[in-house]
This record gives sequence, structure tokens and C-alpha cells, in this order.
Amino acid sequence: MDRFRTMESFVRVVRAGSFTIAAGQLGLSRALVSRHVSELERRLGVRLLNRSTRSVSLTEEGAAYLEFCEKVFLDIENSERAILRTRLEPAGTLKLLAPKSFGAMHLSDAVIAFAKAQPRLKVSLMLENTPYRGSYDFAERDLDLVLGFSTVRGSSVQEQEVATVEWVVCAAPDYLTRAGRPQTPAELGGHACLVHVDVAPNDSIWRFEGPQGLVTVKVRGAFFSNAAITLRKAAVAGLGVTMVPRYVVADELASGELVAVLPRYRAGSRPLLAVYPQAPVTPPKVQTFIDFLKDWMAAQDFARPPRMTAAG
Amino acid sequence: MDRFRTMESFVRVVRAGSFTIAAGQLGLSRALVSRHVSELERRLGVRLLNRSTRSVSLTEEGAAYLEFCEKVFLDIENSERAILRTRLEPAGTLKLLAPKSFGAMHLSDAVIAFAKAQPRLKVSLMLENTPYRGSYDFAERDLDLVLGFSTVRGSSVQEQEVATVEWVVCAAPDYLTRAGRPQTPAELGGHACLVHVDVAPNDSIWRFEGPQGLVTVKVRGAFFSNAAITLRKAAVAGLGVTMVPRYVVADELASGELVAVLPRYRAGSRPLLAVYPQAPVTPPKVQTFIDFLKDWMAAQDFARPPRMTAAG
DNA sequence: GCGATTGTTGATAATGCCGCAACAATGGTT
DNA sequence: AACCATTGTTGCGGCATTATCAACAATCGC
Repeated sequence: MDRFRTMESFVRVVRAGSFTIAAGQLGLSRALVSRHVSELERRLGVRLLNRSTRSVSLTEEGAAYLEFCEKVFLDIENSERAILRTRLEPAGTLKLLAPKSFGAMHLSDAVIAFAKAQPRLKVSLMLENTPYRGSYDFAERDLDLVLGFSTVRGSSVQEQEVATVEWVVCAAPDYLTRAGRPQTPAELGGHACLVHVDVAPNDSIWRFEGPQGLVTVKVRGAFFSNAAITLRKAAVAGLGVTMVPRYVVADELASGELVAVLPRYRAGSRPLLAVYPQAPVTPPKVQTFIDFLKDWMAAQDFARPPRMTAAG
Repeated sequence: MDRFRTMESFVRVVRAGSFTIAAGQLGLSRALVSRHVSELERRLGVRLLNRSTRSVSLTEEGAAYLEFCEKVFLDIENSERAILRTRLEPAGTLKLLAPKSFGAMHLSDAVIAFAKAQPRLKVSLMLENTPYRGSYDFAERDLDLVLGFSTVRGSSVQEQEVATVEWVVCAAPDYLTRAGRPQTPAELGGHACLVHVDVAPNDSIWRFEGPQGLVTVKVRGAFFSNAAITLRKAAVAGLGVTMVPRYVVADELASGELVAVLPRYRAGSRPLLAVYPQAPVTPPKVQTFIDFLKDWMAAQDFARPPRMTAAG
């Protein structure tokens, strides 16, 4: 028998001073209220109420138990209210995981701004090179949200596109002076290209969206890496033309160490994904951060708003 | 759904780190444990656990709720243990009600001795002339035990005979000198008798247990009262022969103000009753006092052990 | 990759709860 | 003193929720 309900009935009987009135207030039959109190007394092995046909009063043990019941109800009230509040507004700690390079270069600024905007929310930003392995990260590493560019196998997680991160084709002025400045994607075929690959070296297709629509070119790789920073160094050293996320070379483009080419063509882009555990309701701290990050990314020059996503 | 059980399941899952193990420990099916946690999450509107097929971990809200659950369980543990203890040993306050004359004269000594023997038990002894009206006394006046000589109508109370209180026939020496000293009950017919009545004056039958067995005599009342103390005063004043509880005239018999007559006959006696609310188990503080009082009464010269009673 | 294990979800069977109504008790009233 | 109204309790039937089994989706180790 549900002990919370029996306790509720007991408290109500004491307050009302009558089984009948208590039953009316609880919307139950007298019979059930009587059974509830009896059950409680049976469990405790002690008579809680002295009953007569005219009045009901507490025994000494009943008074002690009443106090206990009210304490429990108060605790429940407080605790559940506290938890319910987290359902409506961000609370607690937001634990993030992101790729090291992207996180270090720009995401950290966004996170810091977010932490400033939400002073009551604690934020943890972990940066790793291989941020996301599987959905068990959330359970084992106690994470709320993983940011990254790779989509996931499993489906017990939800993902939202936060922004479309622009890529840019660029090279060192020195190199361009030597090898010439390509004017169309097709001309890249004759250049030394520094290729970003996910896993292993292979020939790569570079995609462009230009005035005449989508253009693809098969580039000849001169240097391969899965680390954009390495490609940047190689480009700065004059090894060739590279296509990397714009955020990776933002500083170099500003300082002139690198120069963007093919400005009329939009280079390939990849969606920045926010991945979080599947749940009936997304915790507000997570959704709030995603919304914040979307806005923040929209203000950056290396990103565009995400394409239409499934999740609103 | 029983919230205690869902909380129990939740706590067990967290401790075990697995639904399967928790279900095994609880003796339930995995399915049910899963439903319990789901129900809890539905009620709170928050995800409490991050689950993957390999591990289960708490969310931030889950950690808070776990703490709450453990607090509640600890409270229950303590509170129920405290109450269970009162089921085994006397505790709290024993609230007594007794007839004024009997209580003032002798019962108070017994109660004081009891309070001394049970230093952890508080005792309240209320003395009234009409001690017991009905079972509702227990509810309305918050009593544990009523002592008295009158049996009760209702049956929602239990009663035990504590002792058989001896009555004694006595008179003032002065009176006996004047009117003669009766040698047999029959001779009382010619005496002025001071008759104890319950309600209204009426002729009275006095019963004796003598060498030849039960003897009854219809006495001629010269003075009636329902208060034994009044009869005592009348007897001391020499108005006649009275039959009252021996405890009422114990001092006068000792001092010689009154003299017992018919010493070879045992005068009528009345059982001293202990009345207390009907309950599956008699509270130990009540039973302990009754037992104590039985022993104490057995040592008094005005009482005999009770006749065999229904209640052991 | 396959396979074993884990958590979740449908459908069925059963336990237990709930309300109605009769009952016992009791206190007020005439 | 006897009736009556009201209260708390209890037996029984209907029914809802619960618990289990089985199948499923998912995921990590080998």
C-alpha cells in the first residue's frame, strides 16, 4: 500500500479531527481512510489515534509520527520544488566537451560570454582532440553537451546544428607569388594542396559554391593531416594552398600571414553539431546554451546560420 | 504508483550502477525497475539518470534527488525505530485518571513509587470524583488508563482487574459501647447502618463470607451516601456501623477512632478495574503500570489479588 | 562484423485497491 | 431509560494498476 497516501490520510484525519471530514477533503471514502490509518498502525505496531464515535485524538506515538509526516512532506515540497525549478530555468553545472582546436580558438570566447550572461550557472568546458566517442560519454563522463563536427552512429542521442562553419582556401603570399594566384577552382588542380583528411591520406574532392553553382575539383595533395593547425603551419610555411575552417586561420588572414584565394567562391563548409542525450525534455541549461551559441556563431565571420534542421 | 517503491528502485539503481543488478537485489524484474525510474522522471519532468547500455550515471538533478531520497529514508529509519522502541519498552507519558478518594489516599503512593521505578517515564495522575464517563474520555481527554470500581457499558475498551479491594464493617468505640458489638451479620439488622450507595438512597443488602459460607443481611439504613469519606465521618461521629472500603478507614482503624467488627467475616469486596482503550497491542507503558500496580496492591492490607480475569 | 548484454516497450495475467453497503458502537436527545 | 443519528470499521464485488514474460533496439567487446 502506498505509504505516502496513508501518511497523507493520517495527517488529514488529525487535522480534520474526523475520518469522515478527512475523507471528504481527500476525495476518498471513509472506508479507505480508515484502512490507511489502520495500515499505518499495523506497520508501526502502535496505535496512532484514539478514536471514539465523537472525536479522534492523537496518542503520544501518533503525535510523534505526525511530526515526522509533516517533516517528510515539507522535505518533499522543498526538494521537488527545487528540482522543478531546474526544469524551467538553467541551473547547476553545464558540462561541455568540444574539439581542442575549435574550442581553444573560438568556442572558449563563446562559453565565457555565456558564463557571464548566466552568472547562476556553473560551466565546465573540456577540450579534447577526439571529443566524442559514443553516447556512453554522457553516462560515464558526466557530460551534458558535446560539440563537434562529426555526426554519430547511434540514435540514443539528439543533435542540433548550431552553425555552418565556413571553410576558406588560403595560402601564404610567398607561395602565391611563386606559384600564382588561382582564379577558379579548376586552377587548384595545378597547385600543391594541403589537404585536411579525417582519417588517412587520400585524394580529396574540394567543393565550391560559385557564381555558376556547385563546382568540384579533385586536388592533388602535397600534404595531408587531420589537424587543421598543422595544415595552417604548413600553409604559413609556404608549402601550398590549403582549405581549412576559417576560424583556424582567422588571425593569419588578419595579419596577412595568409591570404584567402577564390573570394568569389564559397568553400566547403561543415555543420557544427551540438549533441546531447535523448530525453523527453531537453534540460533548459542545455537548450539555453545551444540557443546562445547559435546567436554567437551567427555574429562570427567564419560561420553562417545552420541549414534547416530537423529539431526546431 | 507507490512513490516509496519508485524511490527505492531509483536509489538501488544508482548504488548498483545497473538496472539489472538493482532489479536482482530488489527481487523485481528489470522492466519494473525501469518503469519505476521512468515514472519518477515523469513526475519530476527531469531526467535523473544518464543511461547507456554499459553504464548508468546520475544527472545533476538526479544527484540532488538521490540525496533527498536518502534523507527521507534515513528519516523514516530513525522515526520508525523510535516508534518501534515505544512498542517494546515504556516511554513517553502515562496519563492516569482515578477516583479522587482512592487516588488521594493510596493510589498516589503507588504512582509515585512507579514513577520512581521508571525514571524515563513521565506520569500524570488526575483525580476526579466521577472519573470515568465513557470511552470517549480516552480520545477527548487524552488518557491512557482509567482506574475505578465501576464497570463500563461499551466494549471498545479493555479492562483488567488489578486487585480486589476489601471492605470492612466498623464503627466508633463509643457507638459500640452504646449499641453493643454485633457478633454475626444477622445482628446488624438491629443496628444503625451507614450505607454506601451508588446513586440514590435505598435499602441495601450487605454480603459476608463467613465460616458457614455466604451470608447476606438486609440492613436498615440510618444514613446514606455515595461518598465513603462521608460515611467514615459519620461513623467516627458515632452515628452507627458502616461498611466501606478498608483503605478509606485504614488510618482510623490504626488510631482506634474506629473499630472493625465481625472480624471472622469477610465483608463485601469490589474489584479495582484498570480500563484502557482497545488496541491490537497494549502499550507497554500501560501494561507495565498495571503489572506494577497489581504487585503493589497485593502488598497492601486492604486488598487481595484479583479474581481470575479474562485478560491474562 | 557478430554476439552477448543492457535498458526499454507491448501485451497478458494477477494482485491489490477502491467504493458500496451493512455493521457495531456510542453519544446526544426526548 | 430508550430511541436515533452519526461515526468508524469490515465484507464483498468490480476494476484499475501493477508485475511479469517476451520481444525489441541499442551498444560495446571480441
